[in-house]
Amino acid sequence: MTPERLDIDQLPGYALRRAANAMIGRLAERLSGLDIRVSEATAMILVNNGDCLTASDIARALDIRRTNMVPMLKRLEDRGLIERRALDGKSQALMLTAQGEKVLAAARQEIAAFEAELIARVPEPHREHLLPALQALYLPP
Amino acid sequence: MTPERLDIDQLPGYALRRAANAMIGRLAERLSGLDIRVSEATAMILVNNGDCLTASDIARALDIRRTNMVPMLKRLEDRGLIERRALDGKSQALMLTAQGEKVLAAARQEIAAFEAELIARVPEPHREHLLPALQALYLPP
DNA sequence: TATTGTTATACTCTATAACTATA
DNA sequence: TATAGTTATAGAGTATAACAATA
Repeated sequence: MTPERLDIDQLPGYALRRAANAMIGRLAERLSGLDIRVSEATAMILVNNGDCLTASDIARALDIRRTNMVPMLKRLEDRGLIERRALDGKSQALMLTAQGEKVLAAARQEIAAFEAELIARVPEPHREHLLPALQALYLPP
Repeated sequence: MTPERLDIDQLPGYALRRAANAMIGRLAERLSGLDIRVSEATAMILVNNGDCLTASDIARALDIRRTNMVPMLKRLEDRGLIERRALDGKSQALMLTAQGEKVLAAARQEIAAFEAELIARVPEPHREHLLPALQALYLPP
């Protein structure tokens, strides 16, 4: 039971948590002017990208439980940013409304600025390695 | 308002969020057997490292509000993992109890295994760049 | 029998506001 | 007057369990 000193700032896992908290907080600030959350912006991007995507599809793509989509999509729908169209008696396709596309366009600007700021913070020699390293941590091998 | 397709998996910010969620979830699983949370393990490491650290010191080191330390330290104290010693009428030094050191030793094993697993997931050419890249995202420049 | 959508609930981490007591 | 500890509360992003309806 030696009182080993563990320097947490040298642990990639700790740095990952701190970096994510710090950066996502900054993105949240940027999006707060549009009154949308980071998770909502992400979902809107996917809805905009895909054709006939359902709530379950989005949940699978984001690797979160589909139960969490319910309040999130309800809020987006209540605000007139998304619409649903029945695909059959069970599934509903999600689509952005005109207003939703407008908000997403603005969100995209903020996201672009955010991503630029993020990359700018990373010193040159490490820059190109960040994305593939992070992808390896969450994408299936 | 071109319906530009934004591939979120190519955004470092998105990858950062996904990677952190995925990996921290795995660490939480590892620590759940010890019935301690990730944030608690982090705090215990700092308490163990430093001498006469107060709750406010820990909060500053982790860059979180000191209000959040209250329920967390209370839980650790109730479980007999930490003790407090008055430094003056205002500040309290935090220390691990013998039981706390035992739990921390076990937590350290899990953390070491977790960090090894994390690094192992990152392909060789990117590996050494991950930590410095992440540090640049949360440490002051 | 697997999947979709849903309700209700809870957990983790972090934040804000406001207060007391001490340095 | 700045700091330490505290209380109470809220927000964001998850999770689990259980259910009805449909494919």
